[in-house]
Amino acid sequence: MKESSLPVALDMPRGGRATVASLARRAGVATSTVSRALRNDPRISPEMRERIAALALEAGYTPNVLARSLVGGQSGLIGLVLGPVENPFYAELMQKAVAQAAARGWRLLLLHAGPGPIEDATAEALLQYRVDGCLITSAELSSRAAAICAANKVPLVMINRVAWEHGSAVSCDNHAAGALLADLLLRAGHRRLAVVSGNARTSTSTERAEGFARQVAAAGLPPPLALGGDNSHATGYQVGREIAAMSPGTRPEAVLGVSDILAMGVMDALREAGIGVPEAVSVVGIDGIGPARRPPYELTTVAQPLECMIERGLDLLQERMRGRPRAEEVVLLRGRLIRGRSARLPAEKPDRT
Amino acid sequence: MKESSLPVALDMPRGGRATVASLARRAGVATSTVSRALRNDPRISPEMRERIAALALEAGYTPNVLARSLVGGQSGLIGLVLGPVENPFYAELMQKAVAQAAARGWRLLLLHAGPGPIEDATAEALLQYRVDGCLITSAELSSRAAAICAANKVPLVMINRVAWEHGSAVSCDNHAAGALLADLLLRAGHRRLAVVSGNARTSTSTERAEGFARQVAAAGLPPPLALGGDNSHATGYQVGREIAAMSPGTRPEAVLGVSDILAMGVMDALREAGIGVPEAVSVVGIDGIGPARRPPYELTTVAQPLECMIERGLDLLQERMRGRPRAEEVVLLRGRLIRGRSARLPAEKPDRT
DNA sequence: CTCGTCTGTGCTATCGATTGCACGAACAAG
DNA sequence: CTTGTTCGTGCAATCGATAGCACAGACGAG
Repeated sequence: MKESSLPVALDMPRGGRATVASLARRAGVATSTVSRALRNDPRISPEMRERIAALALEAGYTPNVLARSLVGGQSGLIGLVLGPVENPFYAELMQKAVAQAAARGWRLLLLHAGPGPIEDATAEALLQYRVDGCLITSAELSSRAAAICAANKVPLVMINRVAWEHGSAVSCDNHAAGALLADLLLRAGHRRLAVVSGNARTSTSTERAEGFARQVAAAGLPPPLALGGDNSHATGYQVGREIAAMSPGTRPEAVLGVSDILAMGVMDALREAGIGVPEAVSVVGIDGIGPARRPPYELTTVAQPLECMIERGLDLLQERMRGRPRAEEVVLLRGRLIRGRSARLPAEKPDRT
Repeated sequence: MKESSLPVALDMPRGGRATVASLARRAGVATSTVSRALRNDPRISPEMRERIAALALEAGYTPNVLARSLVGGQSGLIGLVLGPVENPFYAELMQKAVAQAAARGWRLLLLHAGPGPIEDATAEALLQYRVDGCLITSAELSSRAAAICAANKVPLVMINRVAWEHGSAVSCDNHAAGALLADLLLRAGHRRLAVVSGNARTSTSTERAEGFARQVAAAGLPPPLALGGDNSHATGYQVGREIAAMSPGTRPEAVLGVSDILAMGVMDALREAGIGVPEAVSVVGIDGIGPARRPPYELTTVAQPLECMIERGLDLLQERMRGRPRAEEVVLLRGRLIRGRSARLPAEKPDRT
């Protein structure tokens, strides 16, 4: 009664939360025993294990992962650097990333979401929280974050981006996607083509446009009209108005928006100007985002295999976390064509080889 | 040469990352001195501080926040439980939350994003990582997470939701928003009204519908037609088709989608059916999401003051983290009317009092 | 009856950083 | 010259959990 008045209350550590130590005192055993019992160490007798489990449950014990990380060397955290979520693609990516990471027992530390480069202070957080790995999908200039990761040996995987210098990457085969769409449009008889690009510094945008252009060139046609410059609905819309303003004789007959969001902007502008899509102009995109599949658009597009991309990305991270210093790799996954109603296309292939 | 062969290499701790200890050894001082120097403790002499800072920079030292949290009792982490990001509202919310949290020196632990309730294992992570607080915006059934937070005294704030039992909340004045729109539509001469609701278990949806209905009742009109039941574009679209199928004489003249995403679905269906919006039917929404303001929609809506909501939410968290056991509170912020082109409305108020 | 061999637990160092307290030196006042 | 400050550092405990090693008892074999 001198030093401790409330035996139970004082049994609780600072935060009010039970700890291995408080449980150990209650059970009259050592902390190591508690720790082992809770981790189902076979060396602990079943009775003891049960007793401690019951005590833990009663006390509402939750292990402190921070403390565990300190000794274990693994935080269980994955850093996530996300692009501008105005583009539903990133939102969808995030949703799937959270779910898949959780399924593997990882938590996501959300470091950046939005346009523009990641701030230095934010990139520092990657190191401060000792993330086990990092997923980067941000559009541009995240080379900064990438460099920091590389310099500190944080496993790094870029999704939907190809690495500039460091790290592995998982991406859709953008070149092939562009080529596939060009091929379809050409087979449908379109001759005057246009490409609306996003940010010229992103591999995603340039590769798609390039794949498209190369296929057009292969058909012996003049290069497609190049428009755009920013990956947003607004840009697509503006480009759409420009196209609408052209005379029907010079106007492109088919337009590729290198991302669905661009294509949607183009469609909106064209239709607003009274130009029928797909009657007057065919519009196609790439990404396969949800809104583009819905009624007013029903965009013909090449959908990225998002679920697989994330799965492969996490695989790559895991390999590196386990310390296998394989060469960095770039994984390309093939996209899947979705035939919507935004373009006049040749009939489905007979599929008779 | 006996025990340590590579003095510099062995100076590096396990992870290869510099620590206060490794820096202390290099500088020939105690770890406490290093710690204090790096935290700009005035007791350390300027020369020493400078010397250690230089050493830290050279070694690429980054403090281990996990270790710091252990003694400090604060993790610097905020848990974020997010609703279905198919609704751009949540994506926008997340983007602003990341930015504002970062500005206050907090990082976000992304625990759940998507439809459906949060899993128990996920909610546990809130405790395991010792988050300093939690932001919940998930649509439904996160009472589980809320209960866990409450039981463990984790400060909790719900955004865009009103607390069921525990925690504080920041929300738009949904009732007023519904009433405001009803008033406008009535003043424009609309008489047959309809409401498309979201999930009936979310306060957001019911309050908006109720505010709308009450205003309609106050005008002595029969209650608005109640439709919907799920907060998605698909539901809005389906409802839109039902409305389109009604005869022009019985069809509602104006429709409130309790969220923009619902309203967009309604618009899409109506227009597809050849029913002009706003010529034949006025459509209004609530939320103020980006896509709804763009060309094909230009929805008339009441925008939530998202930036402010998050700011207030973080304020509330901060107060509680600082340990001021004020009563839990609900903060209601007034929304802002955005006049789009999706509804026939009375002319702007002369504003002459 | 004694000597291994297991089994089940306890003791203690450790992870990286922070912090209360002690300690030595320099220096001013008496 | 002694005493009392002030200043700058070091020592060691602490946060919560884990793991290597030691150790006590039970038990079968010789």
